[in-house]
Amino acid sequence: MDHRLCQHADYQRVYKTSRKQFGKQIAYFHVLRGVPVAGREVARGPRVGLTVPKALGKAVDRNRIKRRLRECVRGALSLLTSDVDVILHPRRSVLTTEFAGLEREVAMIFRSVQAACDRTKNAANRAGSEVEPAQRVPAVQQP
RNA sequence: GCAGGCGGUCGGAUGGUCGCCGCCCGGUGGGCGCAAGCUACACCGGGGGGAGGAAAGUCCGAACUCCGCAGGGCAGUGUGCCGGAUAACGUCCGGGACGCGAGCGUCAAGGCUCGUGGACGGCCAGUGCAACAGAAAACAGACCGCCAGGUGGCCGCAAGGACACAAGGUAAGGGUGAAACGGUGGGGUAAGAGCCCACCGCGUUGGCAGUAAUGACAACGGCACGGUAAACCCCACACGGAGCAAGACCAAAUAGGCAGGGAGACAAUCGCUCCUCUUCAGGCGAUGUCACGUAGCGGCCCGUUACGGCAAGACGAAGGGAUGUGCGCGAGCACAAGUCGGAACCUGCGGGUAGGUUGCUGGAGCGCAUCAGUAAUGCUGCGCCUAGAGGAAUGACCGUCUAAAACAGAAUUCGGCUUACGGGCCGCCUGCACAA
RNA sequence: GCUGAUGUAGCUCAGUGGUAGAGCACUCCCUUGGUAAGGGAGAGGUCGAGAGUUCAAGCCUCUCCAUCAGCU
Repeated sequence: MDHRLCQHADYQRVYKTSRKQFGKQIAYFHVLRGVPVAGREVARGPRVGLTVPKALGKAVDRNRIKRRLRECVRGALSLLTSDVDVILHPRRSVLTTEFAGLEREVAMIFRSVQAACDRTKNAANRAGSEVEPAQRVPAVQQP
C-alpha cells in the first residue's frame, strides 16, 4: 500500500478538518481517515504528504528538503499504525540541520499523532455505543 | 617561475550498508482461453540504466501539433559592412572599414605591427530636434576685435600721432558650447582670407587589384557635402496565429442537449372548456373494465401488490354582464386579462467533465577515423543507445583521496544567445623576476 | 511548463530626450485661550540594477533582478 498522500482533494480534506500543530522545525496536520463509503475503495494504512512551497528556496533546495524528509519518514513510518493522513510543513532550517536531529523530530511527531489517534478512537467507541457521537472528528467522518 | 587578460576543456572520484524511478529477462499466483498460449494485474529473484554546462533566464531560431488561408498590396514587427556555413537564426567562421590600448616611427601628424571591441545600410527623398550658454546653431552670421582710405575737430614747427563719426573690408585672435563653412607650417596682405604653396583631411573622375565589402595609385577640384535614423522615415530582405497546460484516443457518476416511445380502447353517468353567465359545436377529465409502463415479491412466458398516464389541455361561434386602460363633453367605441409547454420512466444519438491512454524520446543524435575547406562546417566509413517522471525519481550514514567542493535539478525536442560558477588542465598575449 | 504586465518621495500616482512633479503623510512658523481645519515655508529621490546610443536618458535599445496576473 502506498504511504504517500497525493491527491489535491485529500490535502484539502486534511487542511479543512484539522488544526496546524508545531514542532521545532516542522509544522504538521493530521486527521483520521473516515469509514469506507459503500462502493468506494479507500486506502488502508497511514499516508504522509509533504508541502514544500516556493518560499523555502530554489528547486535544488526544495528537492533536498523533500529528500531528507522522505528519508526520515521511511525510518519512522512503523510508528503509525492507524489509518491516518499526515501533512508535514518543513521550515527552511531542515536544509542545514543534523540529520539525526531531524529523524528524532519526525519520530516524535509520529508518536504524538498516533497517541492522538488512539485517544479519539477510544472516545468514539465509548460515545458511539449509546448516543450520537458528539466529538468533532467522528462527526466529520460521516460522508 | 609569478601576476593579469582572452579562448578552450573537465564539472569530484572510489569503497561499504540501507533506500527511490523506469526498462529487460526468468519464476510463482491471478485473469482470459477447449488447448497451444496470451497478459496492461500482484509478488519474488537477477541484469542494466538514471539530471546540466549551464537543466536557469525564456531573449532569438526551428522541428512537431491544432486553427486560419483564392491571389496581390498596404499596415505592423524584426534584421541590416562583404563573403561563406546552416534546417533556420538576431548564431557561427573568414575578410574589410572604424574605435580603443600598447609598441615602433615622425619636430608633429599621417603611417607600420600586435592585441581588442561592437545592432557597422542610408541625413546628395522628405519632415523634425539641438535645453543652457553664446554675437551667431544651419541655402549662415559679426559681439569684443583688427584694418588702409574718407570727414571732423585736437596735439605737433614738421614728419606724424591719438580720438570721434559714417560707409566699408576681414574672420587671424578673444570668448560660449557637445558641435561654429577644413588642420599644421610657410608665403602673402592695409588687416586678413585656399588668395597662393607643401603635407594631411575631404570630394570628383579614371583605370588597376579583389567574388565583394574595400584598398592602394594617378589626375583634377579648391572646401562645398556639420550632428542626430537605439527621431519619424527611405532602401533591401524576412515574417499567418497560437502553443505539448498544443493536440489525438477511450470514457464513469451527476446535470443538461437532440430524436423516438410514454401519448391505447370501450360503455354509461357526472363534470370541465380560460374575467363571469347562458346556448351550441368540438374536445377532455373523473369513476369502471381491459390493455400498457415502472418498481418490488415469488424459480419462470405468468401471477400479485404499489405507483403512473399531467394545471378537469384547449381556444371555436353567438349573445348578456362586471373590471381596468385609452379616446370622447356625453351617449358610447376600441383594447385587455394568458401563455403555449408537455411529466415520471425507458431506448438511442451527439457533445463533454473527473479519470485513464497517447504525444514521450532513435535524434538536423554522440564518439572515432579518412577526405574537402584558412575556418565555421560538410561527405563517407565504423562503433554506440545515453533519464522519460506525472504531487513528479539520484537520498541518508560511514571511510579514503582531501579539506567542507562552486553555480545549480530534466518536464515535447533540438540549434544558439545571455546570466551564475569553487577548483583543475591546455593554448595565446602582456608585464615583472631569474638563468644562459 | 507556457504567456503577459508593472517597478518614480513613507503611501497613491503624473511625467512630449533638455533643472524630476501632484495629492496625502512629515518638520517648522502664523492663526487659536488650546486643538482641528486654514495659510506660509521647508525637508525628503542611487527614477529596480548594469551596459549601450546620444552633446544630454526617468523617457530610446539590450541584458539582468524583483513583484503581480492568466492558462490547468
